[in-house]
Amino acid sequence: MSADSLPILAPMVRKLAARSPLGAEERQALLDLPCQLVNRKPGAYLVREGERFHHCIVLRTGFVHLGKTTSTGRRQILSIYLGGDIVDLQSCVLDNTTYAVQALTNVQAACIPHGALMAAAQAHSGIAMALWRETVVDNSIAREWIFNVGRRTARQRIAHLFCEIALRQEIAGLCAGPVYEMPMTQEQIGDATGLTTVHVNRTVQALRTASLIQTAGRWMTILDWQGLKAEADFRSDYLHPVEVSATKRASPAKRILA
Amino acid sequence: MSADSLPILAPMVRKLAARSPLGAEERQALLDLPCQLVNRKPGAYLVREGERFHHCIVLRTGFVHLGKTTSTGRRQILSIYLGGDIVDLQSCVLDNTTYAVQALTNVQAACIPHGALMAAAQAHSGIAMALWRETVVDNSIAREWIFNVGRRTARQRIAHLFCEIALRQEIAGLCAGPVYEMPMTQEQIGDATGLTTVHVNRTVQALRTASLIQTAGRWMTILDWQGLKAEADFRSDYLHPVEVSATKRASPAKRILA
DNA sequence: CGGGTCGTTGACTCTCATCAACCCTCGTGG
DNA sequence: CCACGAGGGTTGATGAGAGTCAACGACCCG
Repeated sequence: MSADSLPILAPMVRKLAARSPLGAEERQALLDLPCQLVNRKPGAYLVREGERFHHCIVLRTGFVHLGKTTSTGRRQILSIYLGGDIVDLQSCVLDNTTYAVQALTNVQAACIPHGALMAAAQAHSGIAMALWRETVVDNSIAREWIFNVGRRTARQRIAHLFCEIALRQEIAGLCAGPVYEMPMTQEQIGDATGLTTVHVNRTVQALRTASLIQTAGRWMTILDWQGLKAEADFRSDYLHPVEVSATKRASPAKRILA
Repeated sequence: MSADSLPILAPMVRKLAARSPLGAEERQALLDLPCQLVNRKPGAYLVREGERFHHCIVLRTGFVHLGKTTSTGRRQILSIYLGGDIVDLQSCVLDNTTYAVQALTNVQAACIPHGALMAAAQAHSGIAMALWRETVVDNSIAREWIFNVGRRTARQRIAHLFCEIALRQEIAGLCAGPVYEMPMTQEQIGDATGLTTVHVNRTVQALRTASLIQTAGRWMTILDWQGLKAEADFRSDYLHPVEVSATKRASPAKRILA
């Protein structure tokens, strides 16, 4: 299989390079980072809240989320990551973890020791800048989530989440057609949007009857992208989108969402 | 006045150095950064949404917030900053601004050209790490805010905001006694917590009658820190708190909140 | 003295939470 | 092959928390 012949960290390097200029030497340094593959099943923890974990997690396949729980047991999902993303970048520079990382789907991830990554960042300023830049994009997404749960209706929040997940998959070159993987249960959608399962259910039904989306198991079709975007007040600029697949595909990427 | 004899950027350097190891040379490089002082009145913009701004903003005195507005005009405050904080660090590494920076109070700030700051970061890996680390702390705070608006009641949200503002002032060494500056109007508190002015008003009253806080104009006294913390489910670890004033004060800092 | 900003209050509405079932599908084991 | 249980989705009834609208009061400043 061609995927196996590629270096493990190639997708990560491609993603970083899409946003940041990296010299050949810097790319190689990243590809040469030591790492260890791990597999997780849905629901399994990669990092627990408060745990000290001395590795960065680079996702190869699947989806994970980052979440936190109140003392009374209410859960909030703070962000989600998909293939190629660096999940736990913050742990490199701060030692105490204030949230948990959990698999949403079956997941394969590479764990890079902090020391190795930090050494690479110290040796190559281009790498340091690239990692910093990823952190800033993460930040931008987190802020949009504040906005989402703070000032939008249930319908808008859910529509917005769907837009984000679809567009991020498309940008990362992870989906072929107009069908997107929706890796979350309705309960998890509620945890991400600050709503209850019941209300998520009714709202998703409303989006379906409005012919905006169509769902089949974990797969979702966006029937009316412009309509969904309009409902959600979705503006993609906060994702600071850059086509990752451009370096991979011979032909220009066929984007469906715009 | 002794404040004027200090280099303009000294508070920023002290704040960075509290969390990150910085050599003497690196500190000096930061202090030597070119900058330009600006003053703003409450409500004035420092950066507008979508504007390209080629300077980082380092706050000297006063409070600012970072905010965003829906197409229908609903505002959400995404984070607030106080004296010594670097406000617009993200703009160094990403060119398009997705939110506005506005003064909450009278503000004095120093603007550092991106180029100069980036050059310092490239030349000194310690500076690059320190800036990255600040971005990560920012990120951690943003995630706590998602949690706050997503999963807490009005009373908890507001109590949590009060805890954060008080503790951040105390950590930065900005307040002398048990009285804290509360730089936001009730409308702005609503914008930060995803609530309406009216509801904020009633909730603040409830906190007052519960003898948790006391307010007088822009000044707030926390009467029962443990009680307020408990109400808010406030855990300070997300701020990654480090005493800034320790390097400044001869005697150990007198912390009131813990 | 007027005008603006900010805080306060009351009455009413509506979104969303809560509680409690029930259904369907799928994987597992007897 | 069927029984069983678990997870996820669906439904209905009810209620609470927060929004909306509208007005008024307190205070500051020119």
